Amino acid sequence: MIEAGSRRREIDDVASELFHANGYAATSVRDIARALDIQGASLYAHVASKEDVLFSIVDRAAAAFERGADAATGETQSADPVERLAALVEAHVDVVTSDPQRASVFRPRRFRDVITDGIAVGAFRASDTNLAATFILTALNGIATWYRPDGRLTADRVADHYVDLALRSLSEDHR
Amino acid sequence: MIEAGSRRREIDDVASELFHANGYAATSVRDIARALDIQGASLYAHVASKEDVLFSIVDRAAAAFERGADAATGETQSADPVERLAALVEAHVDVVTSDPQRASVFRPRRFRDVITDGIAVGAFRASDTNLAATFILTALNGIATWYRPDGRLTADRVADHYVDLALRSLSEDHR
DNA sequence: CCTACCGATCGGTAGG
DNA sequence: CCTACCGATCGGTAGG
Repeated sequence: MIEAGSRRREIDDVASELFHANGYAATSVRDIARALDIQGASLYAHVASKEDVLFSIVDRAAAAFERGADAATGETQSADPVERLAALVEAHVDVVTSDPQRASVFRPRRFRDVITDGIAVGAFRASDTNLAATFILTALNGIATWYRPDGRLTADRVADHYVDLALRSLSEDHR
Repeated sequence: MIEAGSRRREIDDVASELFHANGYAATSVRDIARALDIQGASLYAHVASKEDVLFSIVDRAAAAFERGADAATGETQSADPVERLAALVEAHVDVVTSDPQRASVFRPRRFRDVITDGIAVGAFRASDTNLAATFILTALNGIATWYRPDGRLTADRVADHYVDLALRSLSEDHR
């Protein structure tokens, strides 16, 4: 067997792009097939259903995010909250820009934990930890709505700026 | 004539809710009609097309936002950028929480202008004005995805916290 | 606002 | 992976 399952990956990749660009409902099975230069019905040789494709994509995105967050927090395990939050933001931007899926794939707990830790050691200030985490996360997830790989900013540049903005939104003072 | 055009408003209201909840493509003309207890085809006595309904909704949301922003900037016309941005954030939270439409209805220019002014007078700092405006705006638009009128936070409280977070994300220093 | 209907397209199956 | 097809549903029209 040569590259077992690689066709299935291609289907997921293509479908992910189309779902993101046009939405799940507005993307037909035939749209996906056309992008792969096969007939619509031929897709069913590889997938059970259209929903099956969506689940597979979401699973993959969630796993990628978890890996990114694990790596980010692992790399800077005992570092201060400032660096940990920066790592989390970078990981999130990376996932969102490289696999621009539904923004609903976010894990608020990690952000909340870092912010809580940062407040405890006096590195951050926030009058509502949950809201602060949500503020930052929705801004990050919003990247998926406007980011274009061929745009004026690279994902790395976006990450740099967003790390800065996020950190300052939690800074001690704004005067 | 009694309440001329009120049926059309009902259609817009119902469609707005359905589009927001399920997306435009996933909402059928018959879904809209069912919510009004009429036949699908009967909708066409009031509207020209499904797209026509969408345009009408977006127009209305945009107008509401413009009014909110105008009122906000008008109230504090000659004030410093800090207060103007605060007013803009408050207006945006108000619109987003009271008319939770598509988040795509945003006017980045106003935010960009205020940030530019703030930088000019030394009230704000941002290494990329456009990105800073986007960061704040996407966080604001994200409110529509989680805000519930019966939730733990009132729209006013959300506005207060978001004003604070936004201002600090543009603050002079984060150390 | 209704009934009755149109052509097009949908997700999916049969059989090869 | 193909051709050929299915029932269901889509947005929209005709005529009242």
